[in-house]
Amino acid sequence: MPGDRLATPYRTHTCGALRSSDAGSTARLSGWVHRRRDHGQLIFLDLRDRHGITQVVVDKSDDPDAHAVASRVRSEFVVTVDGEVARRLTGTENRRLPTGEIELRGRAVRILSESKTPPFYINDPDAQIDEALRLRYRYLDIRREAMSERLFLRSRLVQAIRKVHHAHGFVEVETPNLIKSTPEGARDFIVPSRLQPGSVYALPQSPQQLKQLLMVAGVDRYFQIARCFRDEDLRGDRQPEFTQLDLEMSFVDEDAVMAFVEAMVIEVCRSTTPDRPIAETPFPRFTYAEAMERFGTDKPDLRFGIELVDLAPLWSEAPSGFRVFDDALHDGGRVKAIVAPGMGGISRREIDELTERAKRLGAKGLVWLAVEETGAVRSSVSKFLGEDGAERLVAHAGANPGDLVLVVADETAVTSEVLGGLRAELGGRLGLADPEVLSFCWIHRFPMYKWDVENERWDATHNPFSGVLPEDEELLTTTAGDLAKPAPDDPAGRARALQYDITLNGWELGGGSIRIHRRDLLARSFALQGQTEAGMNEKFGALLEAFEYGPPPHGGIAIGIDRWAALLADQRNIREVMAFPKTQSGGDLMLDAPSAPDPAQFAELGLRFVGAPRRDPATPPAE
RNA sequence: GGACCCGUGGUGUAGCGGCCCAACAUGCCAGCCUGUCACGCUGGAGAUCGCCGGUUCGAAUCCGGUCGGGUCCGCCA
Repeated sequence: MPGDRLATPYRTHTCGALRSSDAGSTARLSGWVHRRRDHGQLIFLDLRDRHGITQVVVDKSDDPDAHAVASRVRSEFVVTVDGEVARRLTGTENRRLPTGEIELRGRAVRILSESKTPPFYINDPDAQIDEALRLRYRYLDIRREAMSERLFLRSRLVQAIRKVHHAHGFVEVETPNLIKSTPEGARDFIVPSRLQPGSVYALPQSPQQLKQLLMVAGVDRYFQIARCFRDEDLRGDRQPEFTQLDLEMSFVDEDAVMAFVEAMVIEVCRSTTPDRPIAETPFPRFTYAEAMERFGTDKPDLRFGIELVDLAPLWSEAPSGFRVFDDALHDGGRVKAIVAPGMGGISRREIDELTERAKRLGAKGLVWLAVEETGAVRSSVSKFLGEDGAERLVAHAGANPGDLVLVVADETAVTSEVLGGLRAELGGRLGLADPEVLSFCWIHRFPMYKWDVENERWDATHNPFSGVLPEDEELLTTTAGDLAKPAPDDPAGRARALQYDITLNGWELGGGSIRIHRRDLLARSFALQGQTEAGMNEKFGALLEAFEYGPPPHGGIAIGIDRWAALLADQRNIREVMAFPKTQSGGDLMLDAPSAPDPAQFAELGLRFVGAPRRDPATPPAE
């Protein structure tokens, strides 16, 4: 591009550009002083910018003035150095630097800006720094190579996403951030309107309705890198504002969306992190029911085996003799097991830890059977099952000598969730998952609804506009025959949605669905969820009205960019791939947000706090 | 809303009732040093142990509260 000049009055090259082939030429570099090594008559400066590090050497006998300036320079000063690119003396090359064969012999050093001593080390890649400190001085944190590399990776990710979508006929459309509150489950952030006092905008939890309106508008294929806002409690993988790859396609069925997304995801991963192998293509697909049955979760990490084994067949003829098992089966629950390879030598303390973990996941207890190297079974329940019973159980579970079998007996859902949680825990603890591999899978055919015990009604498990499997359409009804009288055993509870989630290494990466575009089905689905006609119009008026003007069949997906980037960067925390994330209490430690409002702003909006006033603004950030 | 963990010179840690007006490493400052690249050597400065209160003859250390950070549960179509 003609206007893109790297060479400016400040530099002829970046700090990562010079090589031995440049030896003999002159160059001007600008950057931060990464490190200074003062040898008296001779001073070395490692000059750093985001492209790399180049060693500058300033020799007093070459230029006393330059040497005097170099003596004054400190870490993180910004300097410009003019000099001659010289091949380093034989034996003093630095193989760890791409620029390590040369150095810049400094003839003129100018200080562009000085720096206080930074609050933590910029130049130590292994430094363990308190995260609160990193967040308060994020601009320094991002100077660190590990952090900036993650941001560059994220930039490449987003660039690859855009490239693939544009190549496949998608139109990138921006949707507004000041919209109407749309009840999608999470709490809204609201923004008071000055022009219409007493009214508020809501920040979008996702562009869901807007992208469906774009389908009605005939855009056909839409995508957006969209900022989304949800006012819920934070987690390592959840921030109040986050970024989604949001896309929607017209005239598609489930397979068409999944096929495109899968191809797109593979291409984007290969281009962003070419060295990371993708486990299995096409991505394995599981129905929700199968995933819960085999892995105890709807986001299984498939980088390792360990599946849930149903133990019920062992006792089809006669009861097990252990009350906990027999009662669970008698009450319609399940008794299932997982095998932890090589954990047969587990200690009492570790068993207690696992039991504690199981209880936190909802189990009443945890049964364990350790298989000794000799094949003998050591267990807490041998006395109930008998030696023979215990050995049959262990054999049925597929355990080998040296393994540990963990058994949970409870209601179906609890059994799955507990063993699913333990499976994930063991995978991490035993290091079963290859950290390099990217292992995707699809989960689809989720239940349309889950029973809302509190409100005695059916609740959409995902998007309220998600479609239903054609063969399950007739299930969208109640036993009473009246949609206004839902009950927990209604046929609707068995209806499966045209809903699909994509999972990467045990994280839910994204989810989407084929939408309901038929008014009659939509009305039935909403009625089951306890929505009146008037209520529907209040909440979804624009979309419902649009659906009266020829909506095309359509569907799409939303994929979490923060999570995707975190997984590609091998991070367990999305804050590590966000430039300026918030703390668990929703604060920005650098900007000191949120903060007390300006009274004048409040007056203009006709607002005042009626609860306890916020404390005075916190102590100012950096001195 | 709940459970748990953490808070000690700039940074990371040690100390966990008196031996501590607090130790170590690194950083910082000064001096010396012409081939280093985590340069080296010598010397120096730097902390009322997050904050408030209590127990005790005595608290960095024990207790309560509070603030800040984190992990998890609830919550998050």
